[in-house]
Amino acid sequence: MTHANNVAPLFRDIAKVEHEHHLACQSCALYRLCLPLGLHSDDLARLDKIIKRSQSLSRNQSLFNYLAPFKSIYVVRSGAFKTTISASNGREQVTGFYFPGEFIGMDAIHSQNYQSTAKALETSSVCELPFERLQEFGAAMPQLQMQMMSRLSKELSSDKSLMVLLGKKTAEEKMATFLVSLSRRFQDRGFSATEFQLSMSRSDIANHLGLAVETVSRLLGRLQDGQLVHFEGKSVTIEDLEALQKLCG
Amino acid sequence: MTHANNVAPLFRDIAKVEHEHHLACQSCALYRLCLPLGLHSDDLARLDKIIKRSQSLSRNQSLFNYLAPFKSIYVVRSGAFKTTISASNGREQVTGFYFPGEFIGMDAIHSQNYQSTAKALETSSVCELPFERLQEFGAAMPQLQMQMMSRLSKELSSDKSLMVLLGKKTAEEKMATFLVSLSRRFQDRGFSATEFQLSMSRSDIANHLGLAVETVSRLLGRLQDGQLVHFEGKSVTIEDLEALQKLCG
DNA sequence: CAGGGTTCTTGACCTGGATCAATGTAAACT
DNA sequence: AGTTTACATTGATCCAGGTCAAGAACCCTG
Repeated sequence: MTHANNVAPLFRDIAKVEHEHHLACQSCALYRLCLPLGLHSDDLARLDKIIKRSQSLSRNQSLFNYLAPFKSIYVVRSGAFKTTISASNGREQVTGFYFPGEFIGMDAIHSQNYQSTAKALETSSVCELPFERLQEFGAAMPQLQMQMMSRLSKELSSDKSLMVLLGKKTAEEKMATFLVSLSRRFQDRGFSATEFQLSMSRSDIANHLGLAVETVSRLLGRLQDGQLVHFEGKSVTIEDLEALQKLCG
Repeated sequence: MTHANNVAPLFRDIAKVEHEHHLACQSCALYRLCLPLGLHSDDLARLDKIIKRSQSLSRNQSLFNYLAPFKSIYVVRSGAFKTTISASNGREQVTGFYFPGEFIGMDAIHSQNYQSTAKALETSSVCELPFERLQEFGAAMPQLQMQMMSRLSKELSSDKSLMVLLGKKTAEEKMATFLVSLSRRFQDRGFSATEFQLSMSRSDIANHLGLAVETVSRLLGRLQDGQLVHFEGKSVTIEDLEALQKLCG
């Protein structure tokens, strides 16, 4: 930005931009799910200014790579992402799928390097929150800090649930749990709980659940035969959500 | 505590108590690993005052139970803990083991209810950090907030590693990873990296790693036959840490 | 230190889901 | 249109690790 130039018309332009900017978070469809929730409007305006908005990524493009230096936390704005960690032999674990309003990269705060690789599953966009700037606000906006911790805590608790899934559940329970969790998350975002698109491949699902692709394919077939769900390529219709919930274990 | 009584000798007693209190965190053997690290000494004194210290628990006693209302985060002072979550059919997953300097209960910040049950594995003590009081300090001590986030982030990243373990590793790799991780954590705490006690039962280990007790027993036997480690009941001697690390995958 | 419980080890057997293999489908590029 | 390459389904076979069973070693507590 160039030096301010004190002629009246320019001032008004700046004011207008500021105002539109101020609205960006408030008018966002994800506001209800997002970080700024509960901030005072002047705090929100300050936060708004440091957010780098609407960076767009196409399918398979990386948002960041494993061990890259940590600079920002990202919030999914549209589309979907997966994060992966690799063990040896090129084995990879899909550690999570991320949908609009969800945060990516928080596990890098401690080590200051991203601990996973994040890839877009389809054309997607994110809001970037430069972490240093966020910290500068810390003292002035304790609610913001609290929101951040709450987010971290939420991911922690869903990771623990995933441990139960990976460690204790059968293939069928895993599959049912996955579908119910997707349904829940779509509903939270104002979409249908019973009809949605799977943006990830069968092999991503299998990997995430600790199963083989073939097993996922068979399980989906079985659930379809049992009239619990209907698949048509990537699109899913849940026909008996209650029954599916009972299968979760 | 009774009302202050302004005679000189009592004053001196109070001053002395305050001073000792001030030292409690600084003189703690775990200071280097703990939350107050990096705080200014006056901030430290304030933090010191809200910490409820040295609560003692005996073997199998619960620190908190699943779904109990969240009030405090705990730091292990001595001994060891495990946390568990239950699926249906009474199946339980041991989600973590916690040693001195490590934090328990952070996954409850979001939901305001503990998301797991924490039990002492041996006679243990904790420092209790009442979360509301901690929050009150937030604005005044941004470093403290930052430390908290860093802690949360660290647990997040170790949970992701556990996902790789549960989802992708073989029984042998799991076992090796577990032993190496214990070794590392004991070393960080100033203990021997090669000789330590397993405070948890075989069945807790098995459960945590997503294995059957019998498999753990066989694996430990096999590692012992291969001269990598030596077991004598609960005590372990790692004889070839490097080889063990190679087995982690 | 006897005895009743719990935890640990070891062996024999079994199975859920992995792996291998072959074919089907469908999007992406000539 | 046809060709390539990736993804998905289905069947046949296999095996790592689970389950069952039976002792052995280790507690506790009286």
